[in-house]
Amino acid sequence: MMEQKIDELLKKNHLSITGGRRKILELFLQQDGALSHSDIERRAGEKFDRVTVYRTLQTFLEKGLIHSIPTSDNSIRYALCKDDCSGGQHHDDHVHFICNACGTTVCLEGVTVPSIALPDGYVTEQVEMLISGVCKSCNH
Amino acid sequence: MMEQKIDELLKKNHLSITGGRRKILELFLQQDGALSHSDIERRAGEKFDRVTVYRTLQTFLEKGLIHSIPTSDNSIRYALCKDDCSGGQHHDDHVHFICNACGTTVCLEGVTVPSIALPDGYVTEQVEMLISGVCKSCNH
DNA sequence: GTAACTGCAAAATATTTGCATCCTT
DNA sequence: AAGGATGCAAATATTTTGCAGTTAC
Repeated sequence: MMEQKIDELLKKNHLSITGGRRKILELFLQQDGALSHSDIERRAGEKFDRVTVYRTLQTFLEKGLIHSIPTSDNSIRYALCKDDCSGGQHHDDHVHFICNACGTTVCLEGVTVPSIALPDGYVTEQVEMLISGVCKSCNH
Repeated sequence: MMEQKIDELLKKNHLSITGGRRKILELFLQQDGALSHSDIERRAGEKFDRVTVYRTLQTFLEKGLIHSIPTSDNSIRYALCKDDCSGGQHHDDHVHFICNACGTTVCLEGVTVPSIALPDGYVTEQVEMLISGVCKSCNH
């Protein structure tokens, strides 16, 4: 079932189905949060090359399969796009949350970014909102 | 006059006054926007070492003289804190703006981040808001 | 005078590129 | 069969660390 979903996703984005891409997509699907490059390398075991991870993430980004979440600690995380934001254009106005306790990054799909009034002359094209704090699991 | 402001800032943050720190602070004061590590290296001429820039930025961050602004393109920018957020704790809830045309990053001091309702169990500690689009100067 | 800052060298990491080979369609 | 994806080697770029010399207070 997971297999099928993976292949379907790849096909839908006009990508050929290969072992590496399957594996990386699987990692994203297996969990709710976002993954950094090193997360992926670590979790994938010694399966494949660093370089393949770079190239695969780049491809996924371009195709709009994943989006990147900038964090203040210099480590970019990537997360699956829920809706289709194909072609590299993302209009996903959802909020990202980073837990200061466990480090997990998730997309809060339900929470939408409020619209903001900018000073005269400024035009908004994209809004990125990043909240850090304590997540559900760590807040017992 | 700039000189005095610089030294004052350093003193206020319990930092000794050195040439490198003066120069880097000057760069920040000379302009409104945010600077990346490479911006600083480039603008400082061949004056001082890469390593000094790393260490100075780190120190400024810790003292709360500057804060970091994560961007989606993996390049962290730094900007002066207007109010005192000493000790590394920043509660500056202002919005950052990146111009897609000229690349300039500025802090929109006047625009405050709206409070957001998170799902049950989540606790907000800090909010980072990053808007990209077209800035005042590029939008003629 | 002492503690802290700087510059240099070098180590450790991270990212990119070229190319030959293998795999997908 | 053809184009694209992968792995390896190596070139680049980035960041960190150690240490000796210098500077600020």
